[in-house]
Amino acid sequence: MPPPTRAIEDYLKVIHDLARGADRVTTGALAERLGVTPASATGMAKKLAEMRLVEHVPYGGVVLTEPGRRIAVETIRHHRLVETYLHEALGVPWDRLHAEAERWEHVLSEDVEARMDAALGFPTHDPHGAPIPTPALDLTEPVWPALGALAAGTEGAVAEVRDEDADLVRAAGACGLFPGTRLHVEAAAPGVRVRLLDGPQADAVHPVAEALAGVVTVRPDDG
Amino acid sequence: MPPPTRAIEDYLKVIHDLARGADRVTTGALAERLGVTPASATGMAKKLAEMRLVEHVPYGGVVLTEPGRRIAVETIRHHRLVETYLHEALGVPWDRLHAEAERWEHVLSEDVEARMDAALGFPTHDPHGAPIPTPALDLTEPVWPALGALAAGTEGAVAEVRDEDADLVRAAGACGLFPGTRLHVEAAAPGVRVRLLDGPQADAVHPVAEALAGVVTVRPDDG
DNA sequence: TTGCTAATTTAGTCCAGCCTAAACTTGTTC
DNA sequence: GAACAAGTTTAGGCTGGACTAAATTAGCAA
Repeated sequence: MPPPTRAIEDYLKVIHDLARGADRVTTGALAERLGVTPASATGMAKKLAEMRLVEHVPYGGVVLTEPGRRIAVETIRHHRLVETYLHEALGVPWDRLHAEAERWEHVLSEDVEARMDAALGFPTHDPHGAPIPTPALDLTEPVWPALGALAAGTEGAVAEVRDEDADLVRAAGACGLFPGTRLHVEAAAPGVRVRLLDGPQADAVHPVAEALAGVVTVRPDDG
Repeated sequence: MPPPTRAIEDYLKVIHDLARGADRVTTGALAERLGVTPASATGMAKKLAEMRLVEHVPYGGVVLTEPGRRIAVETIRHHRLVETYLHEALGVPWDRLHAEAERWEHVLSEDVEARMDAALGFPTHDPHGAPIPTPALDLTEPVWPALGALAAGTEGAVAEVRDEDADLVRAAGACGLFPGTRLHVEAAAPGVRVRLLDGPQADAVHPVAEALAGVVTVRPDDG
């Protein structure tokens, strides 16, 4: 097996990510997420299938095999460790982490990965609240509801702020919505409003734009 | 102008490096250093010339233009800063720095570059003794004689240990030959022997293999 | 069932970078 | 000055990964 290329790592990572919830990942979704034409995604899907990294049923989407999953999770581990490192050790601001990590994830050796991990004290979550896979490539990503899907009156804590869109990440920060921030849903979608229950903006009430409410997930209090 | 590719950055960096001393860099030397066939190097030389990053006279070698020099020096700055950072902040051993930095140099943003620089206290030299270009891309690389070219009886301090060959870097470390180490040349080439004048191995006498004596440069004492 | 639309795949190109093999300098030696 | 070896360049091809345009298929409505 030749070492996976950058493009292959990117495809596998995105397939893993889009598979959260859904079990079939369409080539169209892949193409959109990667900023590539559907034809290109189909071409890569065929190649990945030949390499036994995915199973591809024509017109039926794509599923990771175990070898494919391992490469995907390894790449995700790199991405999230690098984000954490850049944030903690170098103070790179929240909204730029993703773009940096997108490039770094492909050049991280096992050795440096381990050193960053140790320097950070073996963190379990990245600065956006996403779980960091273990060195053995175990990864369970709980599926929490998006803020936009919660009923008025719900209380809970921010679980994750999805990091792909830098503008939304910055907006979340401006509203005080960080992983762990406790909040109360004052008004449900459309026209979400939340009251923060802790953090420097405790008791502030913020309207939350629809796009933002879609990338913030919340772990509701037991009830 | 499209952003320079990895290959272009590598070629320009190596051209800059091989130009130390010589003024013309042959495509053959380029090819050898990059592990590529002469035909490939010629092809890239033509492309770089079209982009006005080098001047190329057929059968006469290649010279950097000012835009080409800036890209080369920027890449060298990345390389040497990353080496320094990996060594100081993450404890990556001396002989692995080069290989890591070869990949990292191409993904470092200006922002992270500046943060690393500040975190290190704006170092002027990397762990191998090579000068780090300034943010304004000033770089003067003094040309010191190789250890193998010194007469018996010479005293001086190690200026630089060239980092391309990991085995030689490790060998230099085993002999206590680090940048700044003061030494006395007991016997000249062939069959170099040096006595260390400071460091943990002070007064030790080491034979120095010819290959090693070629990658260690020395700043002789004034006299 | 028959059509229609939207999604997907095929077919054919292109570009970057590398390769091998063959042709061409250049500089040196007789 | 002619011939040769070493170094360099051209010619032509291959692979990875993208693209456009033209088929194809799935899923749904009439």
